[in-house]
Amino acid sequence: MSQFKSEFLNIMVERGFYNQCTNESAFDAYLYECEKSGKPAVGYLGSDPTGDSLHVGHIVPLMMMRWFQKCGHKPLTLVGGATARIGDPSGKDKLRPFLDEETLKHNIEGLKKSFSKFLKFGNSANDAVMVDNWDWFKDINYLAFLRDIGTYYSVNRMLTMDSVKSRLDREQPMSFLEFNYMLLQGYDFCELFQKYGCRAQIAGSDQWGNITSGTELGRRKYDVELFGFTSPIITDSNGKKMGKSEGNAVWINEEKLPSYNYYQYFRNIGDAEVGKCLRIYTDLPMDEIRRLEALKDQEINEAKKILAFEATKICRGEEEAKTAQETAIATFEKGLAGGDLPCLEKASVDGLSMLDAFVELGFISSKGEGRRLVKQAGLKINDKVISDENYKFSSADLIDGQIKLSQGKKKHGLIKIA
RNA sequence: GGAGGGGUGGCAGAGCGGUCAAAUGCAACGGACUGUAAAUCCGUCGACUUCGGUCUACGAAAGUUCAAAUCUUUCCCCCUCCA
Repeated sequence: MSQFKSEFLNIMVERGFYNQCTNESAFDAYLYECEKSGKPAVGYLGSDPTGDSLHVGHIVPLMMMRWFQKCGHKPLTLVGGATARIGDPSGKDKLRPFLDEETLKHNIEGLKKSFSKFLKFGNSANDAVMVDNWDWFKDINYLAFLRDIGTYYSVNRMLTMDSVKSRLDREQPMSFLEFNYMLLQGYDFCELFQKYGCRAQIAGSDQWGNITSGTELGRRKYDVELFGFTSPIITDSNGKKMGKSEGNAVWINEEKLPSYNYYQYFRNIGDAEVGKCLRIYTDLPMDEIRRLEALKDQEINEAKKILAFEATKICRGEEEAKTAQETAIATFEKGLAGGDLPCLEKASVDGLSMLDAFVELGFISSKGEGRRLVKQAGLKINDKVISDENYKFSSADLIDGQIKLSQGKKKHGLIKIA
C-alpha cells in the first residue's frame, strides 16, 4: 500500500482522502524532501466566507490540512474576502447574492473559528496562518490585472472547464463576473506562492478547475510547479452529499449547532459509512479503525459511538464530546433524560400547553404539525404517547423537577423548573 | 432594438375560468419492522382552529367575472433566436 515516500500522501491514500493530484510523483518527492529536511512544505485551503461557519461538508479538506500539519507542514487558510464578492460558479446554477461588508466581516470571523478547531494557529514554523485574498485584490487595477494575468488565460480552454461547461450545457446563465472567478483563484495561489512559498492547494474535487487555473498560471508566469491535490466528494449510501441532518446543515461552530446534535449526526451514520467516516472524521490509528469497521450487526453500534465521540472531540473538545455521549447513552440506552438535551426553563408548568412547549423547543414548526404528529403517535411526554392534542401540563407531570418531551424516536428534550 | 417562450409549494414539474391548498416525482417528517443502521411497508407534508371551518398563497400590481394559478393590462425578472 505504501507506494509513496512522503508520509502525508501515504496517509491520504490509506484514509481515503486521495482523489486526484496534478503531479503525483513530483508532489510526493517535494513533500518527502520537506519531511526529511524538517523544512515545512506550505499548502493552502481556501474557503469563501459565504456563511458564518463551516459545516460537515467542509471537514474533508479540513482534515486533510490537519494531517498535512501533523506531518510537519504548514497550512495556510485562505478566506475569500474578495472572491466571495464574486461567487464561485462551481456546482451552482445561480449567481450568488452579494454580501455586504458587515456580513463578510462576521462570516470571516466565523470561518476563523471553524478553522482553528482543526488546525493549530500560531507563530512556529508549521503553525497555520490565516490570510484573506481581499488584502491583495482590493487595490488591484483592472487593466494591470488583465495585462499581467489575463494574457496567460485562454478563453478556449476556460470554456472547457467543468464549472463553466456544465453551466453552458445546462443553459444556465453565467455572468462575466463569475467567469472570472477562476482567474482570481489562480492568482491567489500564485500570490501565496510569492508571499509564503506555498506550493500546494488542497480542496474538494469540485475545485479541480480552479486549482489547475493556479498551477498553470504558476508555470507560465513564475515558471514554478505548483501542486493541486483533491479529495473525493464524500457521499452517504444514497449518493447524497454528507452534512445535512433534518434538512439543516451540520455546523462546525457550536453556536450554530449544539454538540449533542453534532454527536448524534455521526452516531446515526449508516452502517456502510462507518469505516469511511472513521478514516476521514477521526484521528484514530488505522489498526483501530480496521478493527472497528469489521464489527457487524449490533456490534457496529460500538463503532458508531466511537466515531461520534472522536469526531465530536476534534471539533468541540473532549469535555463536550463526553457530555454529548453521556447524554446519548442515558436517553437511548437507559431511557432516562440525559443532561445535555435541549431544554426549556419554566417558572411553572401548570397549564402550559404541550404543543406550545414543542414549538418553543423547536421540535415542531407549527401547532398543525404537532396535531398531525399526535394523530400519528409521534409525540411523547415522559416516554408515554400522547393522544390528546390539547394536553396541558400540570405539576403532576414533573419527574425530579423536569418533564421529558420526545418527538419521534430521536428528538428528545426537557422542560425544567427554573 | 425585433420575434418568440417562460416565472407555480424545499427542489423538479403538471394544471391554463369553478370539482385547486394545487397532480406526480424527489426530499422531509411520523408509525410498523429493527440495532439511534439500511431496505421495505403504511401514513403525513401552507398557517390558525372551539375540527364546523377561517385565513394567506401559483413573480408584482391593477382589472374582467357570481367565481382567477388559470382571462386582460401594466411592471419586474429569466431563457432562446435575430440585429
